[in-house]
Amino acid sequence: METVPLGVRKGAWTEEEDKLLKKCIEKYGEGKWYQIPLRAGLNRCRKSCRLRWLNYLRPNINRGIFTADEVDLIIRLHKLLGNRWSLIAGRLPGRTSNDVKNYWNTHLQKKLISTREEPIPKTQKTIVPKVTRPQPRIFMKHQPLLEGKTVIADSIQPRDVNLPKPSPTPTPTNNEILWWDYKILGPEIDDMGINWSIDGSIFEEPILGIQSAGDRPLQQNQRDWSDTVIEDVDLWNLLGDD
DNA sequence: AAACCATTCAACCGCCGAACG
DNA sequence: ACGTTCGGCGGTTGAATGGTT
Repeated sequence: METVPLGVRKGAWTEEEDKLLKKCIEKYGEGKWYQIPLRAGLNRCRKSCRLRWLNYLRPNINRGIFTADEVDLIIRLHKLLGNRWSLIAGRLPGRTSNDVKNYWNTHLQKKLISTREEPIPKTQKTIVPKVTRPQPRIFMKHQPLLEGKTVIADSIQPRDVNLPKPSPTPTPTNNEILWWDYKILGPEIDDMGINWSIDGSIFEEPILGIQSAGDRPLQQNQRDWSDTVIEDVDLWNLLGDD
């Protein structure tokens, strides 16, 4: 069983703790969270360290107010994905899942309930999704993201997505996210400040299925998202209702 | 000025799946 | 097959802050 060391600090982080954590992660990198408290000399549990880093200390976090475009995107993605905050946040550059969740709970939930019978106000620039349903297709083997993965085409079964039950679905990498963003939202995601040339490789065509065959562990920041693919594919039906 | 109420959001909690021995 | 550890997730809490009376 997982145990939390006795006497670990809880509550708000001090500036000193932030410095130690930041320094440690800059030195050793993200990951190996169980080693971070020791390495950083922090009397905190690994989860607390991870959360502090991801939600507050990580560079490029956007702590500004949510723009109309972001709000619009959150609403649409929530309709699509349910309370899968990490997936939604993954499509909002600089936003954390905690931020998105908090924003939803404090701002949007009430708003949507109160306007349940009314359409979303059109005062904001509304992004109309151009829905392109994925066609059966396999990945090109040479894609860096697929190295070491076995591509299978016939093992994908439709799943019920009517219940957006939270599940620890692997989240896609930047390129994977961008690919789906492109397919879901079309070119307007450029308005969100997304840089399409992070490393220059964008998938050209949809996927039917990928399986992480366990040939090789996924690299840091490289996740198996075959589950996401399956669910997203099913979600096209929901999108079609718009 | 003080008391009360509402809102926000950082942080904790408990659970899950993957990996590993 | 089973138990343990780890990373990750969504739900929830509670302190801090702001607004109202």
